[in-house]
Amino acid sequence: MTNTVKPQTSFLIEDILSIKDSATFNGKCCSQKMERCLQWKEDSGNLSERLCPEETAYGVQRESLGASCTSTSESNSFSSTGKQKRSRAAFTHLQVLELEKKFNHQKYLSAPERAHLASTLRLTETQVKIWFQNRRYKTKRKQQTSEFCKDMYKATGLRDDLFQSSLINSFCKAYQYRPFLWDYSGHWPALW
DNA sequence: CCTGTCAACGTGAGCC
DNA sequence: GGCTCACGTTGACAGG
Repeated sequence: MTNTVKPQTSFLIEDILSIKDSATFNGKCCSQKMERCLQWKEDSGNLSERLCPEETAYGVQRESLGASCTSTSESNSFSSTGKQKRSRAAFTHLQVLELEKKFNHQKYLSAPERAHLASTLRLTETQVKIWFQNRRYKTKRKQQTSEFCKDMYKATGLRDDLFQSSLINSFCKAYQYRPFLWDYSGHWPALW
């Protein structure tokens, strides 16, 4: 592939670039820990080498940059039925941080850039590629959701404080990552 | 146990 | 044909 991959949804890029969500790590289980980690690392003044205390409590023994399992092939095992179990690497906070930083700077990586980032973070190129694919899709879903909720806010005509406590707002928050639940042929689900 | 998150995977399409 | 893309799904995992 060439260095300049033309995205099929180029209209999104400018939209996305305006979103500053570098602090959003999209995991309720680790977002607060992440913030504390980042704060701790900033305070400690050495972002690239040290582990914050929370990281060791996060569940997996890790090196400063290594994911819990750095590639699928390394960590695959077999279930009792003889089927190969799919592994799911848990990237370290630091890896995610660096990926997010790069993503905020550019949404698409060229092959050399991807290779460089992968070696820097001790990930495979495939992992970096998949991470960027997933990240773009996630950003798009979030954007679609927020636009949908904005439209609903306008459509309801509720005062802001009423909307904040409304069922619609709860729905928007609850299904932040699952727009297909309501985007089914453009109609509201049965509960509406 | 149920639910949400997310890396990995599958699919179909476009580009060279 | 090989690569990457968007998009949707799967399965492991953690938290409530």
